[in-house]
Amino acid sequence: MAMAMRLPAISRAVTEVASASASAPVGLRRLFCSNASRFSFLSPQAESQTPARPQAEPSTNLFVSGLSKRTTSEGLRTAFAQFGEVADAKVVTDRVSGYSKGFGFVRYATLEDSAKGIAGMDGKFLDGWVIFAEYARPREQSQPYQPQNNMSRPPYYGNR
DNA sequence: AGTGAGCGC
Repeated sequence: MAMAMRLPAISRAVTEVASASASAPVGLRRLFCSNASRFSFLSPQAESQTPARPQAEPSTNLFVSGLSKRTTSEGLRTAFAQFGEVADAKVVTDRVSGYSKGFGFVRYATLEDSAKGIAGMDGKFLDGWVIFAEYARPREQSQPYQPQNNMSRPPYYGNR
């Protein structure tokens, strides 16, 4: 039958999409795996073949990307405040130009609020751009000087 | 930059 011939093709296509999304860059994976557009019709095989994407564990702090360059910290706070108490909102900007880097961070007062913030804002439009809200990875604390463990040998500047 | 994936000083 025609359907009997088509079903495997469809299943294969879906599997290919799933594997492609698994190996694609993070930004591209979001097209398939973001909370706003997660595919729910994948077979259990396809689901199990899709490796767990690097996702930070729940936090009050959110990483928000896909922002319009015109979105400001105040606009970020206002948008996310609809879903909980925002303790801090910051659009990361270039230090010299002051230009937005297109992403930022939103810290909620509680874990419950941050979860509602993701549910409410991930995949939604803000200033004309589809934004992505996810739990922020714990920030790498800047250590003033981190010896590379090469201190046992004096530096070699050439000239023997 | 007319930048468009990313994890801040």
